Amino acid sequence: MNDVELDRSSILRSLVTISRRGVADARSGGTPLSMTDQSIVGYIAERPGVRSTDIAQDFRLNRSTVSRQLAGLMRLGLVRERSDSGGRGRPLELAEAGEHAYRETLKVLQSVIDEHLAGWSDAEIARFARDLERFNQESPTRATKKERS
Amino acid sequence: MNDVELDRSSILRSLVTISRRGVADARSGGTPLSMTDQSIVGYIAERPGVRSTDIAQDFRLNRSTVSRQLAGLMRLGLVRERSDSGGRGRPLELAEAGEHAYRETLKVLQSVIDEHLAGWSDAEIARFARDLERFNQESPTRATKKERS
DNA sequence: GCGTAGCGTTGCATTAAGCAACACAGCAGG
DNA sequence: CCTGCTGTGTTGCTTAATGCAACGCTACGC
Repeated sequence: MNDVELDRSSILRSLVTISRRGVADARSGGTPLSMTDQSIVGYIAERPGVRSTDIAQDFRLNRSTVSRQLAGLMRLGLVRERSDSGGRGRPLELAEAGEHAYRETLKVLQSVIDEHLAGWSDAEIARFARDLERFNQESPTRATKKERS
Repeated sequence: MNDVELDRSSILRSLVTISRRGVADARSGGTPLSMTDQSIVGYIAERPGVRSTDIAQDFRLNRSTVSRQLAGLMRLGLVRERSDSGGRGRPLELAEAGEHAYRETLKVLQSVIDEHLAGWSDAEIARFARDLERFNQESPTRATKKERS
C-alpha cells in the first residue's frame, strides 16, 4: 500500500469513527431531537416546501422511514404541511416549535463539534469545512446512475 | 453568524450527511459486514488482543452491544478468543475468515470513498486525511471528564 | 482466603430502518 | 369526460443496533 492508499483507508475509518462518536456524544449532550430528526428538520428548515419523497431520496432512506419520522415530528408540532399544495405530494414547512427545536439542537451539536476543533485556527476550520462539503457532493458517476433510473 | 460559525455548523451538517450516505452506500454495495461489524473487526485487526470492554469504551458503545455483536462474529467464525488469556477479560483476535471478510469489506468501502475523491489531488487527499485524524482525536476536555468518572 | 471491582452475558425495551402491499391523488391520452 | 397509469404517502411486519439493569464469574489486592 502506497501513501495515497493509506490515506484513503484512513479517511473511511475516520469517517466511521467520527460519525459513531458524534451521534453518541450528541445523544449524551441531551439534544431535543435525535440525529435523524435533526437531519430531517434541518432539511426542511433550509428548503421549505420539500416533500417527504424528496427527503427520502436525498438521505437515501426508504419513504416509509421518512413518513414515520415526519408523523412523529408533526405529532410533536414541529413540522406542518403547507397550505399551497399544488401538484403532487404535500409540501412541508417548520412550525415555530420546529424552528426553535432545530436551533436548540444545533447549539448542542455545535458545542460537541467545537470540542474537537479546539486548537484549530479559523483558516484550518474553513479549509476543513470546504473539504467536507466538496467530499459530500454527489459524485458524477453515482449521480448519473441515479438520474437514469 | 460570522464566517467561522458558518463553517462550524456546516462541518457538523456535512459529517451527519456523509455518515448517513456512507452507511447506505456501503450497504447497497453489498458488504459482507455491516458498518458496526466492520468497525469492530477492523479494531481487532489493528489491535489484536483487545478485549470486548476496550472496544466498547473506544466506540462509546454499551458493553452489551459489543458483546452481542462479537457473539455474532464468533458464531460466523470471523473472530476468536486468544489462547493466552492472562489477566482480566478475554483477548480477541481475528480468525482467517475474519481477515478475509475485513479486506473484502474494506474494498467496497474504499470504492465508495473513492467515488467521492474523484478529482482530488494526492496532496488534497493527504491533507484531508490528516484533518480527519486530527479532528478525531479525543479532545482534552472530554477525555478528562471521562477519565475522572 | 475473602471481598471488591472489573468483565462479559442476558432479558427487556426502544429506535431506526427496509420491504411489500395498499390507498389515494394527479396527470395524460383517448 | 372517463380511464388508466404513475407518483406519493401510509401501514403491517420484520430486523438490526442500541441502551439499561441485573446477574454470574474471575482475577486482584489485602
